[in-house]
Amino acid sequence: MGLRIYNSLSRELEEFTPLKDGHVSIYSCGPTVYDYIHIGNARTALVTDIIRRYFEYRGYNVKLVQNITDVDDKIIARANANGISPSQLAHANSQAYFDDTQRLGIQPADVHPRATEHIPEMIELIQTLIQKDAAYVVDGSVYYRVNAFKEYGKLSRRKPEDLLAGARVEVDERKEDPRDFDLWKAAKPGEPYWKSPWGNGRPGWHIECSSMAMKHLGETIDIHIGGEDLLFPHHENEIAQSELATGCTFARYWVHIAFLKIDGSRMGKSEKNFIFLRDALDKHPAEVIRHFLISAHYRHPLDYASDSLHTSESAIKRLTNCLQALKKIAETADSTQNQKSSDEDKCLMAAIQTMQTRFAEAMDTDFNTAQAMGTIFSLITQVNKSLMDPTEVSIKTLKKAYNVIRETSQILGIYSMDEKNVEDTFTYLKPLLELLLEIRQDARNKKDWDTSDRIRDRLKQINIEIQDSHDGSTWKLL
RNA sequence: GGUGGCGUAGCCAAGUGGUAAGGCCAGAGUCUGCAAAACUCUCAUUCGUCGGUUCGAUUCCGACCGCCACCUCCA
Repeated sequence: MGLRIYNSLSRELEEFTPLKDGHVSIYSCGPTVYDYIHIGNARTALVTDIIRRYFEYRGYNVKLVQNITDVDDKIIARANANGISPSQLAHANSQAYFDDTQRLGIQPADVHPRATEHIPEMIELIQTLIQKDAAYVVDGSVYYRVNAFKEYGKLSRRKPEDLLAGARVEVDERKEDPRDFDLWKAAKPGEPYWKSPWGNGRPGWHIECSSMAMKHLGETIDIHIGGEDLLFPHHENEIAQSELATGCTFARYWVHIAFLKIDGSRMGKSEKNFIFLRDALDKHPAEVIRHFLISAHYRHPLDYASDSLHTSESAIKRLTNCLQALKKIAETADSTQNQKSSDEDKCLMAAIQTMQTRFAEAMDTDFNTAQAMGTIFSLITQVNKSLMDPTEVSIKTLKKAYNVIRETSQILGIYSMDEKNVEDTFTYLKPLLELLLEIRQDARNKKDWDTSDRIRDRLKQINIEIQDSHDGSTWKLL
């Protein structure tokens, strides 16, 4: 059974077959950089990251493109409020975006195109649409003529009459049809603008994704990812623009990520109920936040509660403890020695194999991270049981368990001990050593030299040196 | 008004036409001089309500109740 993806276009789970054998092209709708991202935004970025990692794990050559929207109404408004230029604001926040996402363990995309660096491509695409009679100019603005695209609504399954019945469609007299949308917006005084055949102005929101996706990935891309709120109108409009211009399918699989909720409702910037990712990262390790964000399937809403991250923290601790125990054995023991063929050993080996199969099945079924994590934790229980009496299992089997758990955890990004830097280790070590020194001081006070020396000697073996002086003991790493 | 989704133990959350993964919490235990930590075990005859289809439904169908989202910028 191959990899299956739920395609929002067909509303069905579909077998994934790439356009080009062994390659996957992915376009992900990135942030509008008028502020820091919150953990709800991070969910989409994280799911994208895991989808990419899993494709790579399965041997695909992945090209991921994620745009940065660096000019729009909100950026202009925020920049004005802060007394800086829109480009300064966009620059600072896009840098913050990279900082925050990398702290969460998200690898940068292969290309991060910016809207303001693709104005010529957008103008060209708009001109094509005008030539095809799919767009019209009014007072320096250009609108897309929705009626020109027969399949309009195929993604969101909205009928024209449904849209018009909705009370929230604002009627712009200049539009031929209320559903028509901006391709190019004529500049208002004081706004940033670019020169165009229709006068000074700036691009509409949807056109940037069409232009940049096609420029960097070609006229047809494999997978287009975004938050579920983008399905309409953003993605519907992208399809309309792109497919009418090229005559090709724009994206073959549409992946939409459900919202992160907080206290039962959507976490959103306009709702002002968000938590910045960077604030969460200041309080919790990246693996903990990742664990929480992928503890539900990406198409289901996930509710953030005050102790959600504490729950994840405990779970991650369980994972880490098991891996550390295994690592110790894997690194110190000689696997050629202990050759067991006990029932215990066979049982553990079977559990490892079962887990590998189930993990792959879970991820192959529309990237079911919640189920995939379940398989990891099931194996952990098995391993811990074996570890209670390690003489009954072979080192080889334990090493296998270590490698399998580590590898799968790293696909999900919930284990990164290998990447921890010295400073992190130092932070863990410090209180531990202080405690040791305290105990040792007690022993010394009782003239328990046996204990005192043992502590000093053993620490020396792991390259930690204790030095005694009149006013207490100190330690240092050698 | 239109469209889509959800309702599974104290909490979070997978999943399936054949009788419920996993995590957290809690209880019991192992270990320990005592704690802590760690580990082990236990923890839903039941999947919003009521009907229907079926040998059998939590899973399919219908109705109802409750919640959420999109239709306006939002991941």
